[in-house]
Amino acid sequence: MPKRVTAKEIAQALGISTMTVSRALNNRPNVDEKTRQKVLETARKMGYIPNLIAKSLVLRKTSTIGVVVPEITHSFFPEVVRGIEEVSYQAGYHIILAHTNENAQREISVIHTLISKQVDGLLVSISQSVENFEIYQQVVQRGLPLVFYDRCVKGLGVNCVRLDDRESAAKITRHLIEHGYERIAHISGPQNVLISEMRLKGFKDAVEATGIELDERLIVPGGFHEESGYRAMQQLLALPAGKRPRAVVAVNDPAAFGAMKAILEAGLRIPQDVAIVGFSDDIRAELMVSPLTTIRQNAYEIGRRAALKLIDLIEEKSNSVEEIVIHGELVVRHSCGC
Amino acid sequence: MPKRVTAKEIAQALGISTMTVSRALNNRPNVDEKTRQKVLETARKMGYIPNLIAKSLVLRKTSTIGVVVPEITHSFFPEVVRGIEEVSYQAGYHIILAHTNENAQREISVIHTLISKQVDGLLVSISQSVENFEIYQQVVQRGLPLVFYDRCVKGLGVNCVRLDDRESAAKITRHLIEHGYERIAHISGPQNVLISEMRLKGFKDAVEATGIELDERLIVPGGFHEESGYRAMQQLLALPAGKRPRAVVAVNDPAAFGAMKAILEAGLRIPQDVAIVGFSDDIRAELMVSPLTTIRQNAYEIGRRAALKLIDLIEEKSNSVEEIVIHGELVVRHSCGC
DNA sequence: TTGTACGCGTTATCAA
DNA sequence: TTGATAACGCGTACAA
Repeated sequence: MPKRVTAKEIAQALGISTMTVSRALNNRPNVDEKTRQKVLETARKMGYIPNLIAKSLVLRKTSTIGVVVPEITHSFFPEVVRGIEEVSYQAGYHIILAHTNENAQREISVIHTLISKQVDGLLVSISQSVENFEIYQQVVQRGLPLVFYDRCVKGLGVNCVRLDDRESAAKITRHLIEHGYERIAHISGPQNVLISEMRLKGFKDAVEATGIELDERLIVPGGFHEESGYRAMQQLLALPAGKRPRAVVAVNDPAAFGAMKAILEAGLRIPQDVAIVGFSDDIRAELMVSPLTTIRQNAYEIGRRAALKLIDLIEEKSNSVEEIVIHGELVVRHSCGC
Repeated sequence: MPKRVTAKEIAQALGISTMTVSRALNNRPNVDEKTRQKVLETARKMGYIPNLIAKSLVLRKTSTIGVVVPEITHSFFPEVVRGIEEVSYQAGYHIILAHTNENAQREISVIHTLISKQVDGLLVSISQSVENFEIYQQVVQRGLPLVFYDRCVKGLGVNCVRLDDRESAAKITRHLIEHGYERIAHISGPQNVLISEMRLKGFKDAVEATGIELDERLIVPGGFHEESGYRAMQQLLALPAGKRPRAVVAVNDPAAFGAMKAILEAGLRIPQDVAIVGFSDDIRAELMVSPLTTIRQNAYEIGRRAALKLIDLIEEKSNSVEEIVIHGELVVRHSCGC
């Protein structure tokens, strides 16, 4: 049980009132300069560290932001957190990090805890399994500032910072089209996940814009992982010779890795026989035998923008509801043959 | 400014005292079951969420752990944080994450803040640039529980959970020796960083144990990154034919990647001409043309153990000063030719 | 079983 | 410029 030095003790040591000590410590104007110096010096000597808990209680402000992260193992969210941290630190806010492990129940639990801890605002990326958004309605009703990042919930009138999945998918697909590829396939992600849906839509946008009829057989349900990409590609390669795709847009990089494996195992070359592109610029993308063309997502920027918006809400510099979109960057490497 | 429902308001609504409400809410025995039910129900109806700030102030306990992380971009620390999170959550503690960005001054600043926020304990991995440990002496003097993880400070009598760099380096070197390699080189890391030093020592331990004279020319200063590994390997390959190494122990995986590039560019084969091993099991290690043999470090376990120890200290279930060592695991792949 | 008084450490407010 | 008092929301200690 650590012993703490309080402002009161400093006051007693100097024979002055607690308020004067408080004022001196907080650089308030209405304190005699000599008194201030004495206070600061003895505070230092006594090893005084202010109790922000007590301060928060009276000010009704903790200068703390609750950050809810569904998953922390891969590189995306840590990078987002770095962006959040950077902005928050500059603005004098601290972060309480809560990890939900993609668990809907735990998500509710941690949000309750964060509210209990009186955070000034909430930055949330929802778990994949969440289907009940009541908790967020409650948060909104309470007037607690809230910004979703990356994984947003529509229709709640809540701020949101996200990637332009649809536009980026269209962009990378167009890139293939512009380089002359005609039969282009898409290995899609889980059907019920928003980003899969958006990337699929973007793919369709680009293909349909060419006026060419979309061949539904070239859209294969895959998943976010290597195995599913591998299987999906096998399925595509099993099509009759003339119907096979000349290029493939994978829903993300791991799926593309799996697909590449299937292509190579079939004795085909990348990109000479089948060109392929991914999505998300996985750290391994550059190291593949045929370095992968992909979309780079600026996770750091998502964190930065989300934190900036939240702090604006907290400090009432803004009360508009925005949807901030961070654009993906096309990274052209060898695998697309462009 | 969110409006909050307080225990007092519940009391007024029911015409009872705040204490009865408090008792009911905290499942204390001495409250009538009917009263308890009424309280719980109206609390729910009114959307009551307890104010942990006020609770912390009176209990002098926040159930919060401060976690100081020097760097959050790469996979190691997020994985540690996951381990910390898991244990803390189970034990009813929350985490405040503070990122120092390898900056000594910021490290002092965030520790002050965490103390101000009255965390019950501190989990710290020091920044590379830190040379003054006064702040940690202060923490110890205050009686605030502290555990270092991964990057420890010796001589302060502080608990520490770390990897067995020296032993692991010796282990992987011995593995090469046992498979018949004789001229084994080491690409070392920055001279002033503890883990570089430990790995170099481990390398020497293993080589010297064979009774063979250590050839100092086979120890080349490199660094933690690809470029430095590349340059160091070029230097090794420039040795007169008979003096060239037959196998190489790199200080970490990225350095090994650079070295591999240099080996292949020289027209040599891995492992037939030069065998190579790394350290840390980078996510890319498995994907190399010649998959890299390396040491896998269990970052999650470091986090888990550090949090367990800290919580024991906080709850006074332990007051011993320990040095907990997490052993690295040898991952044998193709690059060592074993 | 329930209620009252007080304190946790700090700041706002108003008076001196 | 300084100080006394009250308050933030809750729990402990004791009384009823």
